[in-house]
Amino acid sequence: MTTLTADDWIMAAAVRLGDSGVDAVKVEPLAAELGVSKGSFYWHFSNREGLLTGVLAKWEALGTEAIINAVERDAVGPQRLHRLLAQVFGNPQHDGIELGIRAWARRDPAVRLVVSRVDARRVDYVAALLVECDVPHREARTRAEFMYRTLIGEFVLRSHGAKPLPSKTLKILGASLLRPTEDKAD
Amino acid sequence: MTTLTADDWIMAAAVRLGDSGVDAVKVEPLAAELGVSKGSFYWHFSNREGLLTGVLAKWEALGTEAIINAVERDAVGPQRLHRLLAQVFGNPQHDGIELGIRAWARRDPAVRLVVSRVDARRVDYVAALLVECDVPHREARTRAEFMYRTLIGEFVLRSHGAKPLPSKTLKILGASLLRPTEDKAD
DNA sequence: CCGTAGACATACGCTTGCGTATGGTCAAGC
DNA sequence: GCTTGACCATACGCAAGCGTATGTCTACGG
Repeated sequence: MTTLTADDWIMAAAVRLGDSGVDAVKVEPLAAELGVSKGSFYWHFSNREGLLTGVLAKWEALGTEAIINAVERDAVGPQRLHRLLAQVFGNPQHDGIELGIRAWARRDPAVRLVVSRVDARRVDYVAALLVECDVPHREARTRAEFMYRTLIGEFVLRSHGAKPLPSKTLKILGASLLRPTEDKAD
Repeated sequence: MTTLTADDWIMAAAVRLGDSGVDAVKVEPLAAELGVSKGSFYWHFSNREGLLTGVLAKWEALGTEAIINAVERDAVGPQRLHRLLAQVFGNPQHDGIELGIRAWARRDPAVRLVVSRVDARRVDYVAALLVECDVPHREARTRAEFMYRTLIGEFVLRSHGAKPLPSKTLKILGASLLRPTEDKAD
């Protein structure tokens, strides 16, 4: 601990990214925060872009699979969906990084590519969960896309200080996602 | 057109805010884009913050009421909800400013206050539309909050290049929002 | 002991951007 | 035709940040 690692820089950068956006991830302020000089930074990274790339890579690697694995481990069948909903809607822990990266993606095609990959992975997983519960493929996809948008919207509003969707509403959401298919009468 | 107005600066700034975030709203680049020098800027505004305040004020004033008025004018009864959904989900025109301001709000309490006001106004309106269609008050609120999150999520994903929710899905969403209340059996 | 590499500090040049000060232009209006 | 005020240009000082160059310290391995 007496000496920093690249990962220390990445995590500190992730916090700033989440709190104030990519442009706020600056080498010298970060160094000051970590109690070192920027000479240290340029030993661990070739430049600022290298740091940002590291943040993005770490987010992609750890942000999604961890939750999926936890859900797969802790529940089975329809309970997996409710577990997932409780998990992702439940703790506002990582909203910042999530939103910071998405704001970043809007102006950097390379980032957008990664974000799209992550989104696809997540929606695919939710759809697979629904299919497991006998929701037809196309319908499962539609509902997953739908649920994912609600989740992202919840991230955003929560980050503005809006009060989170109550767990009662989450249960209704889960039930609605799993409901048997019916005809779509007007 | 031979001479600029404060509004010209505000609109140019709004575009930059939408495309690249608040930190990208810089006086000198803006002046270059508008083909003038920054001497011009500091005549119209006292400083950079004044410009940003103008952008925010304009967004609050024009972003919401315009759509509500259009809906009130062009439709009645349950059709108003569908009209609103088609309107807000339909054109990705102003996603940029919307998201730019929300990213900004996450680090500026004053901005957050305005955004919260706007959010409340919008959700209130949707809830009122639902109540008009005989949805009970509490339920209407829940559904409105829910729908609004879906909308914000759609903004975000659409800004990443995801393909928009198809209009068929929007119709289902509308119907689902207006559906008669039932018991919430597990 | 001594060299070597890892982890940092210091000091520099450079650019970008803010704000200010001051000067110029041009069209009313008396 | 001379002032006045709207609108803009030019020219400064200043600070923040990036990247680089180079120096320093410390812990080993031999």
